[in-house]
Amino acid sequence: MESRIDRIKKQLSGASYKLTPQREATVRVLLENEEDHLSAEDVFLLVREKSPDIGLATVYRTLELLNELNVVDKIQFGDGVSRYDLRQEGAAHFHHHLVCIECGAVDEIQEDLLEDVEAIVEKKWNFIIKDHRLTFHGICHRCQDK
Amino acid sequence: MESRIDRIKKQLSGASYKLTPQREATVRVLLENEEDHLSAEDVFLLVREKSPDIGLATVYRTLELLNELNVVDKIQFGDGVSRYDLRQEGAAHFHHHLVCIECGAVDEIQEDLLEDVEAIVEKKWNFIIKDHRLTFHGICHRCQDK
DNA sequence: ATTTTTAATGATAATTATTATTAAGTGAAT
DNA sequence: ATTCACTTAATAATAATTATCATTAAAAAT
Ligand SMILES: [Mn+2]
Ligand SMILES: [Mn+2]
Ligand SMILES: [Zn+2]
Ligand SMILES: [Zn+2]
Repeated sequence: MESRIDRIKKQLSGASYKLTPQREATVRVLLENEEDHLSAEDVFLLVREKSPDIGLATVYRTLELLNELNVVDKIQFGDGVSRYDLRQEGAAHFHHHLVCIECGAVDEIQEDLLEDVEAIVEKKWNFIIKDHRLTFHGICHRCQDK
Repeated sequence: MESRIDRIKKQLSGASYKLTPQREATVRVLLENEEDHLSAEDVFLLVREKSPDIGLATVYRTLELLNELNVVDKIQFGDGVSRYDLRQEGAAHFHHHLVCIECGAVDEIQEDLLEDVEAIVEKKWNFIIKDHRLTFHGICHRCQDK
């Protein structure tokens, strides 16, 4: 955890940004809720528990900054808010998601699975792929059991 | 074109909705701009050229309705607005997109390409896939030539 | 044909997410 | 100590979407 923060600090300073207390608090919330898909408002409320004086706009700015540095990925599942997802360290591409249309749960797929598809797309459409977003909509294993 | 509208009309009446003049005007705009990815505002401005009295809320309601009936798919590319995309007739799944990070162009991939990936996901994650969203971000062929 | 009911619309207000502005604070470098 | 770039909190502004509601059009019942 601490080492993870250290590495993010290095990423920031490498781009000549500082890990301010507010930014650190935001990163900690993201790390402590890595399995979730928090909106800016969610992050704000959680950060505020430990750092009551932080402003919402600061959280937005921090998330924006972390997104630029590829520390977090920003994603929209279609419910009107952007959500922020820590990228696995060293991952070249964003991971995939399973969105349940019954219960709304969002599960993750860390495997890439797209190598073959991307090879075809790069060749046939002459498109240089830098990243991707893949979401499956359907029925999660929990809702199938019901 | 007319037959396409007829079939959409049948889909509407099958769900006991009517193809009102406003709805028809909206559908026509979508058909005439099938290759684009229009926002609600875009659609509104185009519909208004022919039907000057239509209200913005009606366009939103119509797009929402068409989305429910799977006539259009709603997608967010991350620029803050929802865009509406006609689904190919008979297509089981939404098609894919290539978003250029240089020029912003959005190209389409109508081939599915995901059969194998989906078979793995359904089995390994025990998830019943109903639909998907796949977007590649990268450099389009036009920007590579520059 | 007339009345009654229902569905759909347009105008506009309200809400919500996000971004921009401003004035003040901070801390390293001179 | 002073300067300077960066960062912050508070607040205002903007933009997309949704909700409300009076009005109209269409359908159903009489
Ligand atoms: Mn995730
Ligand atoms: Mn498309
Ligand atoms: Zn579920
Ligand atoms: Zn391009």
